[in-house]
Amino acid sequence: MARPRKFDADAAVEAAMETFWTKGYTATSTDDLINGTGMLRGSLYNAFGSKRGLFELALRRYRDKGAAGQNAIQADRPPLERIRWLMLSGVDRTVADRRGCLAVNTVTELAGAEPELSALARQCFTQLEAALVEAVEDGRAQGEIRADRPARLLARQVMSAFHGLLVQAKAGYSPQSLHETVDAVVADLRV
Amino acid sequence: MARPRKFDADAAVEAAMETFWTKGYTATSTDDLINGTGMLRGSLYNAFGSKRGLFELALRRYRDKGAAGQNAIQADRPPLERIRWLMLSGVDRTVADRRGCLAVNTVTELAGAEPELSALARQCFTQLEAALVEAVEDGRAQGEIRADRPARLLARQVMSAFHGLLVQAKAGYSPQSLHETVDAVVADLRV
DNA sequence: CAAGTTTTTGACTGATCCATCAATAATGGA
DNA sequence: TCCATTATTGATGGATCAGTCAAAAACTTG
Repeated sequence: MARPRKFDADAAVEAAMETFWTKGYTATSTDDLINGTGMLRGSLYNAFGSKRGLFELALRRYRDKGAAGQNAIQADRPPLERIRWLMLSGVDRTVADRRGCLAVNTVTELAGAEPELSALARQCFTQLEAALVEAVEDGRAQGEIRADRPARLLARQVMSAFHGLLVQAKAGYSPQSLHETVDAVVADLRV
Repeated sequence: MARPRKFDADAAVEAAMETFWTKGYTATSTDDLINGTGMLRGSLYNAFGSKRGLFELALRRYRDKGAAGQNAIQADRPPLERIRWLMLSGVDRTVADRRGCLAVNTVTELAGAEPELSALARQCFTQLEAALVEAVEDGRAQGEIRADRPARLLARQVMSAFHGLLVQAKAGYSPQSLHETVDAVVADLRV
């Protein structure tokens, strides 16, 4: 039928996601994307149309991988431990690589100029919120988590604290300080 | 002695701060700064040296104004009310203008590429944290705020929740949802 | 008024930006 | 084998980027 692609489109989107995550949307040049994906200029544009289009694919991928990651949180450990682990792992990763959360980065960078991309990033929040609501309801059923507030409200409290902690981690706060705050947030969920 | 400046340097830095706050550092062009300040290209470079230099001044100004704003929080109302008001006003402003906090935006955009600017933004956090510690200690002295945790830890909890809420606000979460979360965070401070 | 100093002015630079394009190559089906 | 279709390749494009410069202007001091 036609000449087959030499590259793996999935791998290219993944590589682009990493590049955007590291440098941010505006600061990522098409050259950066070429280096990151290993593709040539023309191929990249033939396949993805534009820098914006590729970013959109990368952000969708981040969202979908996040869903997978949040499923892993549905392990068999106690719900409070799962919530604690989610925050600790995110914080520790950010201390290590200084990249934070791609969705948070996208909202803070682009909410003003690119409402559609911001809305896509928001879907990541909605997804995380849903996973947290589920964990809170589990913990409540097990008598581990307080029942005096809607689960969704507790989930939003956790999510806002988490995202704020990622910013602190990116800003260079010490792991010790961050871990203490995580534990305090978790403690406030207890019955 | 010499030809006097036609522009007000303070006002120019202020205008640049607004522009950077609205568009972000990378996405702000020198033309944007020229339009924002009303200065001509050469004058702007003669006065401030570079885009980066002007951003640094703008960020310092943001920090120093924040200090002033946080003093206003030291009003005569009850400490819990002051903390609540701080969060509500920040959240409402962000719902209205979609700009969030310049320090948070700077950290998420530039922590990887510009550690010095990120460190400057972190000073804004340190300052806010100090104001919160003071409010928490006040509230504790008045028997309003729990005493089972270090004031600094409670302050960091509030700050992380606050910054996370600013991200949610920028992402388009409803004022109602945001206000509920603010109230829950405040409630968790009570004895 | 003249000398000395700094600012203003806007044209100019080279680099980099995102994107396009024509030519070539590689495949499957007729 | 030849055609239709799609991908690769890398040169090229105009726009915009941050930053510079020389000339003219506006002030103070002597």
